[in-house]
Amino acid sequence: MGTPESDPAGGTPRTRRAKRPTMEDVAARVGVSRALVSVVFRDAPGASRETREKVLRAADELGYRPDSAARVLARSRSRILGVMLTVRNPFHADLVEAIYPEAEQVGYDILLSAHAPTRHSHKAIEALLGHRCEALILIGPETDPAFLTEVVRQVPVVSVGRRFPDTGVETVHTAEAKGVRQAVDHLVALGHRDIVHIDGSRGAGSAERRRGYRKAMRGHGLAEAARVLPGDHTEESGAAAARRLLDEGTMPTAVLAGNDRCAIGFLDAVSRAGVHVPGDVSLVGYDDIPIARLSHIELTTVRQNVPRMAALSVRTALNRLEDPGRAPQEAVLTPELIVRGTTAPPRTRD
Amino acid sequence: MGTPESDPAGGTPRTRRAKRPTMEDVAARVGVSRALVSVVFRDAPGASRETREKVLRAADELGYRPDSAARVLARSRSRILGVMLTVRNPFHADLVEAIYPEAEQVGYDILLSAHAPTRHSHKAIEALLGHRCEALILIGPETDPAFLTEVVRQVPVVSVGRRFPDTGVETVHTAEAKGVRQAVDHLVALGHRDIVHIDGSRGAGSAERRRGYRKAMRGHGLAEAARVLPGDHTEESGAAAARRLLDEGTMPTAVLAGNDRCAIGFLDAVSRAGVHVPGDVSLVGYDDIPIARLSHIELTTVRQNVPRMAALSVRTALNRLEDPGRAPQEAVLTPELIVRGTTAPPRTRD
DNA sequence: AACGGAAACTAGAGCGCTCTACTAGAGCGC
DNA sequence: GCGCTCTAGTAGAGCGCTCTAGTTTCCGTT
Repeated sequence: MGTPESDPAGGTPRTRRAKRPTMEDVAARVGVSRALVSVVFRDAPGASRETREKVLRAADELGYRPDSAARVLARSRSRILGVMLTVRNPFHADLVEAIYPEAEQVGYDILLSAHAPTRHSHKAIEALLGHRCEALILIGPETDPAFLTEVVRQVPVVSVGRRFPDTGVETVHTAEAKGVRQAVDHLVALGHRDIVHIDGSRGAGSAERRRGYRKAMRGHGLAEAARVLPGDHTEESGAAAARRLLDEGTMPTAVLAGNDRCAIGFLDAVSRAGVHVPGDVSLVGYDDIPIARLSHIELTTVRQNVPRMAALSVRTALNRLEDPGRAPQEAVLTPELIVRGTTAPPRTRD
Repeated sequence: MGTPESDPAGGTPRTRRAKRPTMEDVAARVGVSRALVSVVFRDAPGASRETREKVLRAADELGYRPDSAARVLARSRSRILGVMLTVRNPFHADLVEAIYPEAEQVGYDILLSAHAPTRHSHKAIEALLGHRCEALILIGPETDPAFLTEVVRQVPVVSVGRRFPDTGVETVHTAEAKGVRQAVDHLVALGHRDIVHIDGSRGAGSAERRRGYRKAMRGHGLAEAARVLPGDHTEESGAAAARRLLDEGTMPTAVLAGNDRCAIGFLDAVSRAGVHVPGDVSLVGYDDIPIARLSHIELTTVRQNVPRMAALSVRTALNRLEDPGRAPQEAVLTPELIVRGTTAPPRTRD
């Protein structure tokens, strides 16, 4: 017959992968019940120190690893948080990185699902739902509100950076208007009056940034000077805006970009045209993505509080889970202007 | 008592989320067995057209969605491919986007796991293993080979962009040396002789790129002229290299960056210093990330065949799954030089 | 009318866990 | 010696699905 013990390690050496060991195998090896092994792996009370060690050792020898699928199925709660992101977006990447430790701290696993040109956000969300996520955190979702309304019926949904009024979706976002106001105040304090805003069109937060810009300009008696250029949240649109201003000869003394990527596109395009930042034109971005900090960019920008956004997203989801009856929350974070090297007083024209 | 039917929709309206419906519920509603509903959802033969429609309709009305955990548990094969990526890396994002449709085509689901400063790659891999992935695709993994050797015992592993000799890990990567040679040939053909390479240090593929560069220079009788500057695969290192060349007054006529991000950092730093690309110095990147194509960058670069890499990663994993006995494969793809706007003949010095 | 066979459908045993309810035995006060 | 509590451990019923091995139905044949 052969000893059962010799099986997992040896098996048919490399031709057939050994069947993965289960709790049963670990239990048999130690000579205890399966339930006790479960206790040990869940770190639940009810096993002696000695037993714990024996079980853990046996598991290690066998190469045992708990099966998430079985675990999720057996548990009433999955302890999984689903996170949807646009995989290309560096700001999203920042958030995801911050969400991982946050979730771990409260004992939740994270399941990632990518939204991409090749993968509709509906599909990304369905996948998360199929995996029994207890709650969803959607980063800057460009999703149909009607669809979200459906999803909210099944599971708490937190949207980061974009509001979905009257859908039951919880929101964590930055006080965009406040950030823009700080930027405009800073530019005006430096002496700028001709400040152009490159719009973010349908990008997360851009409607509020646009409104905030207009309001801030008005606040400084600069309503007449306010100018909004079409654009979006990509480098390309910043470059396009730069070219347009260059071609039309209507370059202002300062530009407030829709986000950092847009700002960087702008910066690049004007630099190559021999226009200096901040000598000829000052520039402010939005988000403070890692690249903005780089020595050769040194972008003055409005920082969103990423660690706090991550923490709040997780918290909000959990709160809703604990109290499903409560009204959807909207957490608004205060942004912070980070002054770096792309802003300076305007060149005096004489 | 109450009719069971009124439960799912109504329940306790908003205070308590309705328990999610199961196959049993759908079966009961249609008046068939659970097994038949399973058949319909698996798209397996054995159900009449009429029944399929009824089942699908009932499922829709109930808001039924198959439970992945239960499905995975019940199935002998999970039909899940685990993908590890560095969430910040745009090249990784490209690959992931290409992998999704590829996996879908062969009936596999994708599970993403992020490697990040806050999350060790071991942890990312463990998570995938716990979810019973049939095979792993690791994108540019910076993982300990000894650890991977262990993992390979349990499941096929495909590494994209980085080789792990003698570990049993399958590899899909680009013929780096070939790409670099094309770049050098191009520059030499333009008349360049003073071509500097900014190194990628431990980044995926950089050792081969460095060797390829030296060899290509030698091939043109330029062994003496070969110069390798320290760097890595970030914008910052490109900018640092630029500053160094600027400061030392040793700016060559052409630069071959370790990758596109590095090239962009270089481009930005020299542009701001008033040095023109390609007028004063030509520049070639590597990867052809989306940003390289932008109108204001127009980076000449070596394109890695992303769609093909994605397809091959999936294929290689499946092949190994079908024939676990075969030796680990190494798929080498041919890169392609994309000539854009950052290369030109050197300025004639007179 | 009886038969054969394909198509449509069902029963029920798992998959690998968790969790509730239970038992055994040790320690302890009176 | 009795009941009591506490800790360590076990039994076994699910969780929601898949899949094998049937069973039933409904044809067209002869």
